[in-house]
Amino acid sequence: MARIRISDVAREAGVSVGTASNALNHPNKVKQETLDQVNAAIARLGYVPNQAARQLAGSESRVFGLVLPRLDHAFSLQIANGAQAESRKRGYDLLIASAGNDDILTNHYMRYFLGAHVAGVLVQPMADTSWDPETQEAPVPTVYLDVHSRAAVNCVAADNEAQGRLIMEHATDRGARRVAIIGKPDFMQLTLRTYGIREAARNADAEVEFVGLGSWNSVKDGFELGRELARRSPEARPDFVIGLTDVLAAGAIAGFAAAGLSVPNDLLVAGCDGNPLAWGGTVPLTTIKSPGYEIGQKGVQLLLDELSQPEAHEPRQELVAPSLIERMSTASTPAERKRAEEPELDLAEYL
Amino acid sequence: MARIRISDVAREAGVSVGTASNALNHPNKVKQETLDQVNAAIARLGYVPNQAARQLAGSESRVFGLVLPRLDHAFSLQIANGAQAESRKRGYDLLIASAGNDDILTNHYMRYFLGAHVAGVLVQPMADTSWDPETQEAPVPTVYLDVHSRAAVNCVAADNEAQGRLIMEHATDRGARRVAIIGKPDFMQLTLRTYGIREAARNADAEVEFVGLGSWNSVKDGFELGRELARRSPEARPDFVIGLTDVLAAGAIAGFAAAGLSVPNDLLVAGCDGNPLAWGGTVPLTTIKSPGYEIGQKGVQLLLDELSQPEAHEPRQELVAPSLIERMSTASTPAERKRAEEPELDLAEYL
DNA sequence: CTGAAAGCGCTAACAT
DNA sequence: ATGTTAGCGCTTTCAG
Repeated sequence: MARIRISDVAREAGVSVGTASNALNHPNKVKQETLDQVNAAIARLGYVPNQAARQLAGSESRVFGLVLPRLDHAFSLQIANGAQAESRKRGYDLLIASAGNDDILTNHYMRYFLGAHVAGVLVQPMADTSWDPETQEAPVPTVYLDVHSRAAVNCVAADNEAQGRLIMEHATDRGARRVAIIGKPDFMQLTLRTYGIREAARNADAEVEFVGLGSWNSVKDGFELGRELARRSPEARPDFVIGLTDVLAAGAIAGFAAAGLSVPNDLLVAGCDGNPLAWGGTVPLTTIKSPGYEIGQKGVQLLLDELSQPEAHEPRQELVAPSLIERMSTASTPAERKRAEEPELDLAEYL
Repeated sequence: MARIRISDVAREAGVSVGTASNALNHPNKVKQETLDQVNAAIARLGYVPNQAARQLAGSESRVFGLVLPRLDHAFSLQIANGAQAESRKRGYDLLIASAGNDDILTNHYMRYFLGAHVAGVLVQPMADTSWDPETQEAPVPTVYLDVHSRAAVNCVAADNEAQGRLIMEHATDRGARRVAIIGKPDFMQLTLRTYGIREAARNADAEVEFVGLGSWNSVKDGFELGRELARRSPEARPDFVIGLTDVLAAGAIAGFAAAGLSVPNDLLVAGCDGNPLAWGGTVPLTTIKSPGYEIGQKGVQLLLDELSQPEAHEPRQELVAPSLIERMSTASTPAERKRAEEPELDLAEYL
């Protein structure tokens, strides 16, 4: 447990601390021979630099911090993977904190990162909160992810309106006559999706109906909503159901099944947020691939931009476009069903 | 971007730095009135303590570091969630690093954490590497996760042998006569699973066969193996297939489907590592729930134990027991199939 | 190319 | 209960 300091390394290598430090941080400023000696000493002693001291002494840090609301939603994982890949590519490390779906913890970790002098911070604030970006100017570059804010902060978000639009257009393509949207748009992302759906609906001649504005958006809620819709007479029943989240859609499919209705034979169902973790049911779900990976990447890029041109530009608000994933739950003809049965070999792509 | 220091806070509050520091770290040692003044000053100035300085000055850190090989395997996420929950419960923060499936990066992040003076480090080393725990004594408590090591280090792992045993027993329960194990046991965890399978097979009167020791364990490999098995005559074909990973099993189901064989009607298939991300196929997969969450929890507990009784005890090797999850892919009778169709409302539990 | 010395911001003794 | 001060380990001037 005894700590080895750079002075130990210096002594072992027969040089001064200054030189040892240079060997570590500016190898080109040190004679090759000296460098070798220092490295040998480091290896022999098992020296690990004290990051706190190093940073306190003023070297700028090469670490980004990422605060995620939870680790059990695929979207957040995609963000993490994108941010990690991009950070590494640019020579930065990434440290991730999971806030356990807690507003206070989100803030806590953000402040921790700020205090830890990371080079920049990425935050995906919680979805169901009215997030108030700190009015205080943050001491390091900060980018908010998956946030639609008019405030003067950097943010990168999925184009939720496009998600809604795409899925509604898909419904139209599939010949939907009566579309039901299930879920409660109780936060910005979901509201935007409904806007997109409404917009696309104007260009279609299908009836659109919003149902089940329950209090939560859980699998169970989807299940209940599905069962409820299944009780209607065939004429009153929708022929296409869109879940505002994949979780709801997956629940609805189970609810229909419990009531004796089969997807996609009796009606079609789609989600719209590309959450592979919702695919636990028997029917692979058509959904919108939300561009989490790209959001993570772009977030890091914004950080890097700010780093390279401090104070040089205005806060930026970026939107990233989603794309449709057609799967079995909306296969409306035998041919489509056949195609949908082909194995999907790139599951991991969606994560 | 201007940095506010504790001395600024002290001046603003009309006290000395020492008092300001106490207000922050030992509030009980400060008069309530002074405390309020200091807090007001902090809020007014937007002060964020410099973690590096704080730590360098000797306060022990309340942060654990967790190094994961990747973020796209459910097992790792379970570990992260378990570790996060347990850490918070004990008043610690958790920082997570993802090593992008790279040995060197794993090491890099470990060293970073050690250098950053976290209170303890948890590592899940990469699966397909012969991990050599540092011979150097780590400067902080360290626990290896999902590792079966005889070395003198702390580790917590899933009981992979039990995973194999359970799934083989399940095969027997389902009346399997010819069992095929697919996948290449090219690292410890998988080897242990085959041991468990073999052991359980001795008490059964089923034939057991290992096939397709391909070079990878991808969905695609599973698919190919499934198609290959499907080509056999009905008598030579296994009636129960166990994938050494869920990913392989999911691939195999798709392969059977492509060859015209339906699971569970024509044969049964199971995985054995409880990876919900592999459940993207049309048939919910019977598998073993691997106790990732508990492993994360227990890892943190070991860390805390070491922290509370430094040097007091021997390294510990803990095994955590798994459990069976029966789903549609091994439902062998109509009644079972009916039951398996009931919706699973607690997907999140597996993550 | 190398060595000596001045802090970085904070905490914890210690002194008051 | 509050103020004063000596470092924590490192990087980085600045001389040699």
